[in-house]
Amino acid sequence: MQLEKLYKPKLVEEKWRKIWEKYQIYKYSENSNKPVYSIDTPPPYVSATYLHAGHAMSYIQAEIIVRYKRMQGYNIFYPMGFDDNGLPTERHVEKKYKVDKTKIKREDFIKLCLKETDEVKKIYEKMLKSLGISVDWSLLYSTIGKLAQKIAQKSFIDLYNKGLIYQIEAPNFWCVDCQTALSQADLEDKERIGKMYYIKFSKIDNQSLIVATTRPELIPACVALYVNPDDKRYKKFIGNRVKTPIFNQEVEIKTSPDVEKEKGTGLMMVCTWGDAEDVKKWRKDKLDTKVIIDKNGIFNNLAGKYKGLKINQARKAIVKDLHNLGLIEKVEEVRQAVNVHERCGVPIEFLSSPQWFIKILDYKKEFLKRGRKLKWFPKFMKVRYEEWVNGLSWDWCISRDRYFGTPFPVWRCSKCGKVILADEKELPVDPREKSPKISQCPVCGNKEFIPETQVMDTWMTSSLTPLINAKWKEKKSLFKKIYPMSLRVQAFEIIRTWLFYTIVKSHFHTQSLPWDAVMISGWGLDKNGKKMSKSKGNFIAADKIVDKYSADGLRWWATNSSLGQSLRFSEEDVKAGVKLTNKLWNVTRFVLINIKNYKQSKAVKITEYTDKWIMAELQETVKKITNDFEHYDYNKARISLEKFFWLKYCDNYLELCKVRLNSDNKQAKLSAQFTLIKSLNILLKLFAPIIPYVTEEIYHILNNEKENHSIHLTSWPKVERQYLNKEIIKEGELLIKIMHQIRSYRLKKFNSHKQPIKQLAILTKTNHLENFIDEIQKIFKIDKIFFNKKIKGELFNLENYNTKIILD
RNA sequence: GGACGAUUAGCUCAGUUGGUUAGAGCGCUACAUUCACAUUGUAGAGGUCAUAGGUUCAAAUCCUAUAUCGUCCACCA
Repeated sequence: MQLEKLYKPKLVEEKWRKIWEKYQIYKYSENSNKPVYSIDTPPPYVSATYLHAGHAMSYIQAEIIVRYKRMQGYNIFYPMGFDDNGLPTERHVEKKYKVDKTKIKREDFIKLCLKETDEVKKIYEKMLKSLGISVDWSLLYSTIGKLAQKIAQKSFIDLYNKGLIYQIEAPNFWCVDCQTALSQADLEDKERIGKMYYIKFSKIDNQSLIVATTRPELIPACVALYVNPDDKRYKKFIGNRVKTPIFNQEVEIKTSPDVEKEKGTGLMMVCTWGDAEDVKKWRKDKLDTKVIIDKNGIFNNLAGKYKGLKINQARKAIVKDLHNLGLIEKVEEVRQAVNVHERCGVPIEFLSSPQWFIKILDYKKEFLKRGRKLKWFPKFMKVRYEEWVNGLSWDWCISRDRYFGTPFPVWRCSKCGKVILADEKELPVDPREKSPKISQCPVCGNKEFIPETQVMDTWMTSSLTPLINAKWKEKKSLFKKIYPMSLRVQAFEIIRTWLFYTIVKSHFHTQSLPWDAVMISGWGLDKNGKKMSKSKGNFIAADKIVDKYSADGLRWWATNSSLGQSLRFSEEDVKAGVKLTNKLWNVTRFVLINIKNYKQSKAVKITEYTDKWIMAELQETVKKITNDFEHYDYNKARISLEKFFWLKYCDNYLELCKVRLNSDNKQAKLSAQFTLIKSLNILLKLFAPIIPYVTEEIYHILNNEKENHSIHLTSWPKVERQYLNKEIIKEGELLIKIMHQIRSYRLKKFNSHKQPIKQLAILTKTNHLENFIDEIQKIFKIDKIFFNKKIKGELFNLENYNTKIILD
């Protein structure tokens, strides 16, 4: 077969994408006896709509391991999902179609969400496929899909029955922009320059006290002032009553050791509820409740003349009035970190509303224990998990006041408030559209029920991906085979959410870990080391890179750093990957040209020393790379492979080989041909997990394989002990060193690559070097070679090898 | 303020339990095109391993500080 000089990745990759799909080579086989290896992959948010090189890096790093496992003989269960559920999707649709969820019919809004997610899914699937991600697309799930909803509702019912879920009306994190309650994990810090206002409060006896606050708009919600009990300045005022400015409401001066004397004036204003600290004091000291902000972030009746204003407007208005009254002593600029909602960036408020919670605070110890049992790759990522668990201070709020999510399978009796759960058989259920199966309340006999209208937090569903994949309580045979899953793959920023919540769920539902091991990737960054983002314009679209270069090239780049480390995008490194594929291509051309009349037969054996050498090196490489992949270390594997391929195989072995391929010595030639075919086949397999397209193409050409036989379904090379030989490897190293020295000498002395060498003397104790001499002599056109005999010429000391050579 | 990671050649990154002269790719310089490959080959230049101390016969590697970058958490009056 004739190959063109240039490898054409575009055509080849497109071709194999189609063939792989046609024969479904990545399909999980239900009836196989092979051990199962199952992977829990991140379901992308459809709101993202694009895959950038950073995402691609994360997917690829894990996928390489999956390909390796497949070749190791595992029955791979590799599903893909989409997180098309909940708040992120709603916000995305609201923005894209400029709709207001309060002004559009609920059904119409949901339809819009579904339409959008369907479109985005197609884009995603295409992008992931083009990267060569070997997912079994028949295992696709979606978090808004029926199965996921059903399992999420089952999860709720199971937890409720176990007493792990409660509903309570209490102050919670609230986003006034998204108009929903949030959980601790939804928050993010944002630094900003704020203003600290020093405001005069007056005591009953008209003496004034200065209170420092960054939120003067909360004065109408002020319910107490606090000082540190040891603060000498204020000791005498403890228990006194003070009037708030403008509103003239009386509040008491109370004490708390949490108040820092140095902050502000040492006098702290406590409101309903400015921050978590306020909530804490409100609970502990049973303070009054003066809620002035409603769900939209608009001031209500209690705010008096500021009623109807938004938070920012109210702040301006109050500050202006305070100024006019001469009640502001001074204003300072301060850097402050504000808790904002990570999806919209709007500062969170505390608002009281009935919300559902899962008890997690009582189980921190158990979660830590589970964390310690999990195999972490890389290890240091475990610390991030433990930090998060230790720092938890709120139970998990799982209800959201939104539309597009899994409904709670819950009604309440309109009279006595008894909670009525849906029957497991009728799941998934939307209580707004159906009545409960029972016709009257088991407690009071009332016949009217109120459906729960909130929906679940999106993590409530995505925390169940292992159970959704395993069809928990739906398909026992499957569950038994794939659960707990073998591997979770994700990036580090969602340890506190996805990883943590998944452990929570599995702990409660199945009393086990959800997976055996977790692989955590770093971030792919732009060339300046910044996180890629579309809005900042440093967004490198993965499909564009695949289009410009190749998927194999991009995959090669993704192996450039070790697991868990961040990696800057470098177009040059993608090019290096393309270069590698081309080199592999040309090696194949070389092999094909030189095996033209070769016929495979059992009689052919490796008899020549150079062939034995490269086989020994190759076997060592197989050993090393197998070990690296077993430790999820694609980066080390790639480095070993690259070194062997370029430095030993191409630069030296193939050159040495040429001499015999052109010679009349039949056996010497046969040995080389046999070695070439064998070694190239092994090499292809070693490269296959990293660069699946080019290896597939070459494997087929080289072996004349049928279309439906994929290299990715062949077995991983085993170490063949008969070829292992440490001594010969050592001699090979020396050989390379000698050849290098000759080339260097020749170029320096004659400024030419072609100048023949008159004489070479090798002074060494190494025994078998003369086995290589024939080839060296021909390559360098050396007249005479001497062993352990001094000649006239230039001497070079090869120190590490206890060898000297003399060149003339 | 606490935690984790990073800091190695012009750039992107490796560097196993401390062990000769610290590596690769890209880029750069010189030479080479009848050769499987110019998406090439050969040779070469290029590093005080962030800084300062310490442990050791021996430190990029271990310890203690410091600096810078990234991330997470805490603080939020």
